[in-house]
Amino acid sequence: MRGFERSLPMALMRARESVMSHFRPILAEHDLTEQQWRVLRALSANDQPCSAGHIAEQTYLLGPSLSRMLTSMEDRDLITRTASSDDARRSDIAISRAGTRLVNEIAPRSEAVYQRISDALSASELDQLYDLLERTADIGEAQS
Amino acid sequence: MRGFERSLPMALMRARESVMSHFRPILAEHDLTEQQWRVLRALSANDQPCSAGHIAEQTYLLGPSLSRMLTSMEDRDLITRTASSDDARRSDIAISRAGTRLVNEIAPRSEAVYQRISDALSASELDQLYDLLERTADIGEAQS
DNA sequence: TATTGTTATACTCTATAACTATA
DNA sequence: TATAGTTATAGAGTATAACAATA
Repeated sequence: MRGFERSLPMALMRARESVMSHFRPILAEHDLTEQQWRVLRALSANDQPCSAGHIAEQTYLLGPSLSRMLTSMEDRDLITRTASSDDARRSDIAISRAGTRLVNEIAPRSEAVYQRISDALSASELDQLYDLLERTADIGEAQS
Repeated sequence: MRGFERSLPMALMRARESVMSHFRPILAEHDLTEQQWRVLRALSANDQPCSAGHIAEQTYLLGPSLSRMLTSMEDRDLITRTASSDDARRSDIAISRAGTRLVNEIAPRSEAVYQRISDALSASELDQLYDLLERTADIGEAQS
């Protein structure tokens, strides 16, 4: 079998761990888990409020996990949930003003981490990395 | 702030999730968690028995998590633990014959997943991906 | 009858601290 | 006194199934 260094999931994990190890302390300062941050980022990227299902897809969280997280994030006033007008099963979820403030507070520290990455990888290499990662993510999308 | 598509941790996660989504069912068939598989892979890559600390480093698992996992994997006869001769605090951990058999059973299915990746990425692109991932993993290694 | 989201439940892993044995 | 590993404990996320409300 391929060596451990030639395991793509491990290589992806190592890279992610390395980046996140610089970022996790920042999140911890603000009492955010990685997963909560993913939700906040997803919501702040969307200009439109969206459904729980949509967030689950974007963030790779399961429905039940997300459901509990949304409750606690609503309690912390980081997000808002309002009944959807056209489908009463859904609720429109959006980032709150406080949530946006938190994202803006963290953003510059995040950029500092990206600065470190930019020291190691040129702009075109970073582009290339994103491209290769996207194409890896698309494997098996056509079939099944 | 950068869009969600331009988040490197998310791009890494998407790629990893995509690969693992093809692989997780195979592990589930053999009652292995992702983390247990990481330990098995690490041990099967090492020809020498090694310490728990070394495995923890290689697999990105915390000591306490690994400790419990090793106990259950020893109960399942997937690994062996023998007292180290030169340092009584350590134990030498190695993959068992049954563990090796399990790895060999899973290996061809793993290769099938790599075949899919090879359909999407050329050999040189895959090399390039590994290189970029490794350089990303090395950020901040020099300082601190 | 299918879908959206929540609740229930069991299990695994994370994370930190405290502890034991050894160096 | 420091290190390797285990145990203790609390908490968060994963995963599946069951359920409610709505479509």
